[in-house]
Amino acid sequence: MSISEELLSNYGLRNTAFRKKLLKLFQNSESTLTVENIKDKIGRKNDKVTIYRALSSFEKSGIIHQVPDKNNVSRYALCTSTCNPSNHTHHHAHFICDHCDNTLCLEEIDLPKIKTIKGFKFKKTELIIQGSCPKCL
Amino acid sequence: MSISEELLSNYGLRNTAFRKKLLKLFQNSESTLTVENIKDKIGRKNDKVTIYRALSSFEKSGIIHQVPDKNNVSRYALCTSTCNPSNHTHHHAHFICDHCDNTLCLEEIDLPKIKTIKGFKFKKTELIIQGSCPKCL
DNA sequence: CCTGTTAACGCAACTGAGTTGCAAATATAA
DNA sequence: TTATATTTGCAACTCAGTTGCGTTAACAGG
Repeated sequence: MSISEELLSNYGLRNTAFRKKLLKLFQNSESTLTVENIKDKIGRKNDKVTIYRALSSFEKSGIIHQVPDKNNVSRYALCTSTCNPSNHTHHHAHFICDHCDNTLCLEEIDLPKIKTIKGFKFKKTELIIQGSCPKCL
Repeated sequence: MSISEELLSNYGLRNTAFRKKLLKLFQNSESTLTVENIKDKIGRKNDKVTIYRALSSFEKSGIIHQVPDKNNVSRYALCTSTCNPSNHTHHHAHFICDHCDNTLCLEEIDLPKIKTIKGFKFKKTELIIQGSCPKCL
């Protein structure tokens, strides 16, 4: 049983050819993936609905996380820490390149500790940094 | 000349009835506004294209800024500091309520200073906090 | 190894945010 | 008052993402 197969069955997901391929794609990607990226790399044989549903079930399980993006398009990346359906928080920042839209997780940069404001309850923090990536600099 | 009229002409924008109304709406709003919010409050007489174009020209001028949102819908809020077309940065965090989607600027929370990572150039930072707002707590 | 159950897939049709092109209206400067 | 450039409104479009539904296939229990 491969790592991706094990990961899938650990989360109660079925080992279909498509989902194994999708998971491997994430494992081999350095930056985040959009649905378009996935279509390009996996081939156009699979319907977009299948991709969307696989992504949302991966996300619910805690295998991948949604990464913020400036263009109203969703991006996804593998969770590095051990996430699960009930605990799905990430303690790293995300970087978006202004030029090539390349978007990646910056594990090196921790999220700041925020003091709660009276009347609010803070649950999750997201730190997004925009600028130029090494390729575009 | 009212404050909103002055603001518009300062930025080289025309004092049309619609734009004055839109600007006043922002000035009287505590939280951020989506295009839907604007339609609701201004009435459905104006075309959505007009709203989108006004928003984007306000944003370019530095009158309002785009506020991140989780649902792939744009939100806008008045700039508090003196922004202009060439300098449009904000040093506050943004808060999104998980329950009612209410989204607001948290002037009390400054953005953290981030050390640049080798190979990157950082230009802009966005800090988004999710949780429960006073109304939903 | 079979078989029933349930997850996953694929297609078509839809929704909703935002955009583009163009002609008509109107604010402003000369 | 008029010329010009901005703004408006309409129609038609694009593109991401969703929903419904019938079919296929994974896998657990016998």
